[in-house]
Amino acid sequence: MQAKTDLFPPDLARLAEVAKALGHPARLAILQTLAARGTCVCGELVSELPLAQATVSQHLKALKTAGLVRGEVDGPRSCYCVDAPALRALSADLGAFLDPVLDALPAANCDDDCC
Amino acid sequence: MQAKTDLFPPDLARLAEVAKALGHPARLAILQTLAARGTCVCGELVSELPLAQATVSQHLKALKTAGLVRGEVDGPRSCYCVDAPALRALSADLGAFLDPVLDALPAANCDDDCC
DNA sequence: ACAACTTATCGTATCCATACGATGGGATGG
DNA sequence: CCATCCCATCGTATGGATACGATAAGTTGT
Repeated sequence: MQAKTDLFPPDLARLAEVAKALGHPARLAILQTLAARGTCVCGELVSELPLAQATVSQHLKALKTAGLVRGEVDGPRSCYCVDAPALRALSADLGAFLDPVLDALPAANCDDDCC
Repeated sequence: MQAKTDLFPPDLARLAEVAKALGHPARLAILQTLAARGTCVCGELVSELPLAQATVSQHLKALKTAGLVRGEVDGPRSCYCVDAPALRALSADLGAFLDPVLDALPAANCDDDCC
């Protein structure tokens, strides 16, 4: 009784998927740190965040599954970075969703009462 | 053992909260429909969506809690509309989050291997 | 080989999210 | 009033998310 996301248009489903990946402050913080440093070893993220190592690893996996970060093994460490094209695509997709919505608003206003 | 969102900066927590609200295709579809029509009665949304009435009501509540839509009772119906200022703020906040991240990327590139 | 270190994954506990049928309460119209 | 309609909420079921400790699996330096 779950996951009716296939009953919706695929673009909405995809956007929702990415939005969900952004839906936790830890994952936003990870993205910020990765962007600031360009590249980051897992342990650095763990020391930046108020979370246990296992939890950080889980959040990284979520971001990787959503396609927002990429990771590779560098000797004994794991090295992560933002997937720049994906993040640009995200920005574009959000714009494509929000802009028509915002454009429609001034015309169909409801500022004090809707009906 | 949950909800460590208070261990993060409030702006990240807030943005994550809104992103979470966008993290379901039904809620994205609701926002689109509301924006297109300007105003919408609950029943209209129910017939647009492949979901039961109770479920739609729940999604509307989530959007209202996140501050993205507003609703008022109009006689026997419930009338919803997008909260335009909130959506504009969301757009701005997303930009404030993504733009620095995207700006940092070209310099700190990792396009084929990170390390 | 071995000790030390780093990280992913497993196991587990708890809470949140999603979904629906059923119920209830308010409003309208006869 | 009373039947009807509309919707929020309750109850409930199930699956996902979040968190952590413990463990395993890989590397590196000795």
